[in-house]
This record gives sequence, structure tokens and C-alpha cells, in this order.
Amino acid sequence: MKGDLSIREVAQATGLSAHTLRYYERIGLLSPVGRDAGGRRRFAARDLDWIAFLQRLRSMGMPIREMCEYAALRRDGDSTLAARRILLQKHFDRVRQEIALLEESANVLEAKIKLYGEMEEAASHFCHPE
Amino acid sequence: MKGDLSIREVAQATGLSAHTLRYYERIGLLSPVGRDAGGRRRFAARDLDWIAFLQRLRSMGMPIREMCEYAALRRDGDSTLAARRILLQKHFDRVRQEIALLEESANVLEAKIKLYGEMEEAASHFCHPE
DNA sequence: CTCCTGCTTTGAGTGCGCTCTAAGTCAAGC
DNA sequence: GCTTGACTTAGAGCGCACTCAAAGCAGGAG
Repeated sequence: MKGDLSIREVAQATGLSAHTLRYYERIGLLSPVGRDAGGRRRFAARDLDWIAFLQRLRSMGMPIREMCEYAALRRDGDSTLAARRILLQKHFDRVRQEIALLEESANVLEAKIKLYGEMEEAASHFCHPE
Repeated sequence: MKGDLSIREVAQATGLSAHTLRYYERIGLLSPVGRDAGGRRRFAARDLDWIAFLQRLRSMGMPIREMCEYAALRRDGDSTLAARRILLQKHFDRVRQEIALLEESANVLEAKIKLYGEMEEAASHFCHPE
């Protein structure tokens, strides 16, 4: 079927390894992927969107466990919309907090780096006055 | 000596566990801590600042390995100022990039959450028209 | 003196998220 | 038919950052 992808193609398209894709299916992040006559996986084109979303969640630090919860809810259909929204919202809040924390720390670090620069300046003047 | 702290006190002050403090010393994040007659650790008050800085670096996702490098440079004195600055700068850049990435993802997620909200709205109108 | 608590050490165990190995299957190319 | 190479599976292994266990000692309370 057109739009059908081998695990290799999906790996290349997503940047995940074939190992990881199998692992994701095993733990339920991906619903069981179709197989060809030889038992090889054939991904649907729209699986790519889902995988991209999974990558987005991972990049935001959502633990695999929670992503599995989300995936399970998704499989249960429209009746889980609210539950899914709540799950995402919870993580969204954590991410916003994490961003704020990182930003504060980054500012402190930046100040420290600047200080180091000044200390190096001073040291070089001390060694080579004028 | 005044300003001398037991491992328990340092744990409480920093939020790290006593286990973790011993671990940090073992791997060289903390230079060897003084002991009392009974072999028990006695932290100096200024160790707290260093530990706080370590926590800052950890919270920014610096790997322990790099923190050890930094700690080793620090022990080698003023001649390593530039090397330390470079190490921090490298991590600072990574953090800024990570923040940008998180922010972008958070925005995408926010949009998705909003969409979920609208879908729930629409569904409830469908079930209870007018 | 005995008991208890809190520390000491070395080294093993844990949870996470992959990552890889081993052994086997299948389809294509020579 | 045989080889090659990409795939399959179940399950083991890895790197990180802790976290805990076991065995033992030091000092204080009773």
C-alpha cells in the first residue's frame, strides 16, 4: 500500500532507531503496527505524526510511563478527551515551571561567567602591568 | 569548631541526602571532607556554597562527569580560571538552547491543549444542544 | 556494661530509557 | 541452492545518578 513504511524508513524519518521503535511498540507507546507477509512491520504514514508528537513529549521531559498512559487513553477514543487534556495540562505546567527555573539558573550562571571573565582580565593586568 | 556541620545538618540544609553527600565526596565533587576523632565528616560552612552551586549546575542538567571536571579544575587553583569559564560557557549555551526548545514545544503543547478544550466544548454541545 | 543512634565503609541494587545480542526467518541476487 | 542482508523475537546489558544494604564502630543514656 502506498504510504506504507518499513521500520528503516520510519527510523530515518523520525531520527529514532529501529530498536527504539520496536521498544515503543512493545511498551504500548505505538499501537500494534501492521505486518507484511514476512512478519515485518509496515507503518502507516499517519504513524509519523503520532511519533513526532511522542518525540515532542519526550523532549519536554515527560516520563515514558505518562506517555504510555496518554497513548492508552488515545486508544480508548473520544470519551477520554478530557482525561488527555488534563494529563497534557499537568505536564505543560511542569514544563513552564522548569523553563522558569532554567532561566533563573541560566542568569545566575551568566553572572558567574562574567565574573570569571573579569577575574581573568584582572589577573592578566597583574601579570603584565600597563 | 564553630561553623562545622555534621552530614545530617548539611543534608537538611541542602536538601541532598546523606547518601548523596557521601557519593559526591567519593566521586570528587566535594574535596575530601574533614573528619572528627570518630571518623565522622565535619563540613565547613563554606562547603554549603559550593554544594549549592553544584545543585545549580545539576538543576541545569549538567552531567555529573562534567561537574567533576569543573570541581577538579577548581581544586587546581587560579590557573584554571579560563578553563572553568569555558566549561561553564559551554553549558550555558546548551541551557539557553534547551530553554528555547522547551519554549517552542510548550507553545505547541499549549495549542494542542486549547484544541482539546474546544473539542470537549463541541462534544458537550452535541450531546446537549441549546 | 548494655543498648541505642548515628555515623563509617565497600559494594551492590534501582529506575529510567534506551541499546544491543543471539538466534532465527524471509526475500532477493548470484 | 546458497549467500547476504534486513528484518523478527525475547531477553540481557548499559550509562546515569543516585540509593540502599551490611557490617562495624564511637559516643551517650540508663
